[in-house]
Parts: sequence; C-alpha cells; structure tokens
Amino acid sequence: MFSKSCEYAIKAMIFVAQKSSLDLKIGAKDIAKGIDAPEHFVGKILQDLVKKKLVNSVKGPNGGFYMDNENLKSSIADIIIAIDGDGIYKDCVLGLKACSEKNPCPVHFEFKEIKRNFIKMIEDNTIADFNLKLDTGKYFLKNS
Amino acid sequence: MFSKSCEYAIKAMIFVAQKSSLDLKIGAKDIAKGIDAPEHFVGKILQDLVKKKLVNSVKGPNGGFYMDNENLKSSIADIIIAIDGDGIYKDCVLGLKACSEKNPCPVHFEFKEIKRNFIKMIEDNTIADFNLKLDTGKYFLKNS
DNA sequence: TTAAAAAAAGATAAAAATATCTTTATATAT
DNA sequence: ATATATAAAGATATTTTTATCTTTTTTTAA
Repeated sequence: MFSKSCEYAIKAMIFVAQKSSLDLKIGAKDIAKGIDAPEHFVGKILQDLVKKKLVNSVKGPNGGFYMDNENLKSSIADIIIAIDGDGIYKDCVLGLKACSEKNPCPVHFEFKEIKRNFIKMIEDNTIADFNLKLDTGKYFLKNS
Repeated sequence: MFSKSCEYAIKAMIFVAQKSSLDLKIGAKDIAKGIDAPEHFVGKILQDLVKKKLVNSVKGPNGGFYMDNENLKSSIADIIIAIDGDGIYKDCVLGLKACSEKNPCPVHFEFKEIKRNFIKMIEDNTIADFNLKLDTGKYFLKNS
C-alpha cells in the first residue's frame, strides 16, 4: 500500500508529535528506536520531512526534531504526498497513462469510490488527532 | 497500490479472457502487445498464473494462453492474491507485525472500513464481468 | 573558544522489483 | 518422423528501494 519510507514517515510524525506535546525535542536515533526502524534511514526521511516543512529541527546539543502547532495540522495525506508523491490522486490503478473518465481502464469506476473514501480519510485525519488517541494508551507504534 | 507485476497480471487476464470469449488462444507476445507490457516479463507472470490455475496454456503451434469457464469466475482478488499475496487481507497499513484489533496501530480503525470496501469490491468483480464491459468498447487496456 | 551533540549531506552497500536474453521442453501440423 | 511454434525454465542485467556507514556543518553549553 505505502512504501516502507512512507510507513516510517507516518510513524515518525506521530511519534515526534507525541514528544512535542510534552515540549520535548527528540533525536533521529530515539525516533528510530521508538518506531522500530533503522536509524539512518529514518534520519533521511526526517530530513525530507523537514525540507517539506512538515517537521522542524535544530542541530546541536539538546537539538532534535519537533513539531509546532502548524505541523500538527498536517494530515496523513500530507505525509503520503511528501514521501510517496500524489500517485494516489493521479495514477491509474492499472498503470495506464491515459486512463481518465472519458478513457477509463476496466476498473476505473469500481475504484473511483474506494479511492474517494480513502482520500477523504487520509485528508481528514491529522497528526493532532492521533496525538490525542495515543495519549489514551490504547494505540501502538511498535511491536515489542 | 499494486506491484507492476500485478497490474500486468490483471490486464493480461482481462485481455486473455476477451480472446477466449472468441474461442481464441493467444501467445505471450501478443498479450504483451495488447497490454503495452514487456514480453518476457509478462511471460513469467503468465507462467505463474498458469501454475496457480487462473489461466490455461498449451505449448506448440497454435498454442497459447486461454481461459475456460472456471477461469472466468476468478475475481480481481484472486489475481492480486496470486501475484502480490494476501497482504491486503493481513498486513498492517503501517507495517506493524503485532497490529490487531486488540493491539491496534493508530490508523487501524480508520483503515478498517476502507479495506473492507476495497476487499468487497475486488472480490465481487470477476473477469467475466469485465469481459462484458470490454465488449461494449468503452474500456481500454492500453494507452495508444 | 573549544568540545560535544546533533542534524545534514554524501557515499556505499544490500536487497527487491523489474526487465531482458538464452536455452529447453513439448505439442502440433505437415 | 521432422520441423516449427510456443510455453517453460534458467540465467543475467538493470533499476529502484531499502539500509548502512562516513563526513561535514551547525548549534549549544561549558
């Protein structure tokens, strides 16, 4: 469904948001631990997210990644687009370049509503929303 | 969403089904042309589909791939499972091995219904269904 | 003003997915 | 029987994704 990078990105964002809600910055190393992901790989992804303004960072001692109130408004869709691109909005499910309403692939209309619901969901759910949920302790970001 | 292999598989199945409805067998080369895909790669995928009984084949002159009535009952889901596996049924969207109803990832319940609709759709739509649609000439399998 | 901590950037490696090329096996028609 | 067409299998190559390792830059605190 999503690339590994995108999975890590979503988990990392949720994890950083949690820390930020406690006014803490957190380093790539600790994020990696917190979400069961390879440290340097996550580092790269975070660089990307910073470039794309979804996360903030400061270098140096006591530095790390954090999210401000604006960042917390990011939706899952924003993360997906930042990392995997907008294929979910634009690409044909069967990979046809010319697929459109007027020139549809055989599954075009069947997938149309599925996609619509999917997009609505990822757009409606913000990082801030997940933050609240995680506070209840009923949700998990890693296996062990 | 799907792997390239899976996209080719779905398109190839629909294409072969069309030919089969005219009582024609068709070779890997012509299938590749018909769906704008690399010949040998499609050949491999077809071998796979034959092994998994979704398509039939005969070697030699006038041989090729074809589908019998049983094959036509295959759903999109059957193809996806044959090529990409049953990840869509089993895997966590965020890649958590332990994700479950009792140990959910943050997006577990949001995705639950999306997935349910998606699965229903791919299970409900059979190759035979698409065959009828393609006959109307309003649907396309290739770009040019 | 220096040492240390951390992000950023760059380089390399490993694994997986995609694609191509070659050889072999088999069925068919002649 | 033989030649031929085709699927099947095997081998290799390319590209993309995922992962790791190293160096550089920046910030902070002592």
